[in-house]
Amino acid sequence: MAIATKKSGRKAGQDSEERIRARNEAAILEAALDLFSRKGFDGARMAEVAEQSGLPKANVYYYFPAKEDIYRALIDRLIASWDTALEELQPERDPAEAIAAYIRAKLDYSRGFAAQSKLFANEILSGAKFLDRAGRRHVQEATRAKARVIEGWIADGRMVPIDIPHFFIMLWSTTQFYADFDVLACDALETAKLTKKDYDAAAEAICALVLRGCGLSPVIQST
Amino acid sequence: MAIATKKSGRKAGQDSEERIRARNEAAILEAALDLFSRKGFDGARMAEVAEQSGLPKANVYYYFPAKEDIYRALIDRLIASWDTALEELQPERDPAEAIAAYIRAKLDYSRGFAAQSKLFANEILSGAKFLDRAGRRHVQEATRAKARVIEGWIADGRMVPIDIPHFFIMLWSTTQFYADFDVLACDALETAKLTKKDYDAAAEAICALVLRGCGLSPVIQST
DNA sequence: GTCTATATTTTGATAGAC
DNA sequence: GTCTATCAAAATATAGAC
Repeated sequence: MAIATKKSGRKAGQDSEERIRARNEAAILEAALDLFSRKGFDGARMAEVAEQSGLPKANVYYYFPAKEDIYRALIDRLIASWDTALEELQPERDPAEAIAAYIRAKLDYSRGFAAQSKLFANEILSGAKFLDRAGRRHVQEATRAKARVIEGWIADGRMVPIDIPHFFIMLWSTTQFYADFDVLACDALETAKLTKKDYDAAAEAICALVLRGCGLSPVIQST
Repeated sequence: MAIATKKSGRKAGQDSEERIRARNEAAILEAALDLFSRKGFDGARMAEVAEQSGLPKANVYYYFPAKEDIYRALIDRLIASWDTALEELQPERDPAEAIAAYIRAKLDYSRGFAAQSKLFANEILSGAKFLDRAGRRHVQEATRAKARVIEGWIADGRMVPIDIPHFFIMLWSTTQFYADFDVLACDALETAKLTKKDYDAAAEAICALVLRGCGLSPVIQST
């Protein structure tokens, strides 16, 4: 049976089969992201994914042949957004301003995409068995490129010499902490739930310490 | 049947029932720590725990009535060691020296007790459902007490004013990162496995940045 | 593409002999 | 205290009608 050229026979306004597919896949991925990020791969149940995406379980399997396929699809998406914040580190920018912008961008990601962040943390913590070589190399290359930017700033005497890989680790760990270990952050900040104010305070505190630590004076917050 | 006073009738050298119990429980907890830390609560299988501890599965259930009991026993142990490093922060010490010692103690813990660290990370990431109020309050109180030490240093003009809760978060996240997200750390440092040298470099880099960030000059490494 | 009913496998937990 | 055989409850995945 010819299934390839079916779409063109549809009227506008009516849901084409591709639109249905897109919508259902999106609903499944959204539900799965929430569940996997909160309960991990093994803890999340396919029945829950189905319920939360508003589809019968069999339909979920119609779109994704196995639980693992949903998880993989989510992991693949993560890689794309992981290094977005790195774009802030442009060689022609003022180092203090660029690093501060990077820290704020990472914290914005933590706050706005906490589920993605947790999913990523879970995957890494479990040994990164699904994050393939390609994805990890991508992260590695992106980081290496930006390490050269910082090297340049140091060579130009615009900031104190630092250990760049460990510097990146400090920034990653600190900014991700608020999303991944929000429970601990809440305890430390003596609050029930992290608010925008808490994230702003975090940005200020991290920028202050890091910039001073790099021999750069703190800049005024831009937003 | 009187089971209470059975132990005293044994000869020395022979395994008493209590020694057997102690040995088996230890074997189970050791295996469980390894498995739970790598695979999480749901990912670890009781059959694996049994195999890895060298006991038949039924014996594991003889000592621990349920999977959850093993997990709880491990979590309870964690709390005890969590705040050990905080002891380095004594008010009469030199702030730079004390903070550097704290960072090194935390990194030593990361390196020497990576499984415990990962188990803790996994538990927090999953919403801290087993870590009870008592445990969390314990951590909170210990941290609060040490926050006052730092407050004192700031009041005495011995270090620049900083946001103390966020400062603790920075130290926790950075030092734990090497144990919890070792896969990422390896990628960043372009190595296959973290060595003592890597941890020493981490200590140096973190101390340099943090101490300078606090307005304290770096101290010479003590070990 | 949708959905009910069901198959299959896994796995936490137990019975009961030694 | 030890251990084999087994249960019962999930949970992943599929069959097959619509």
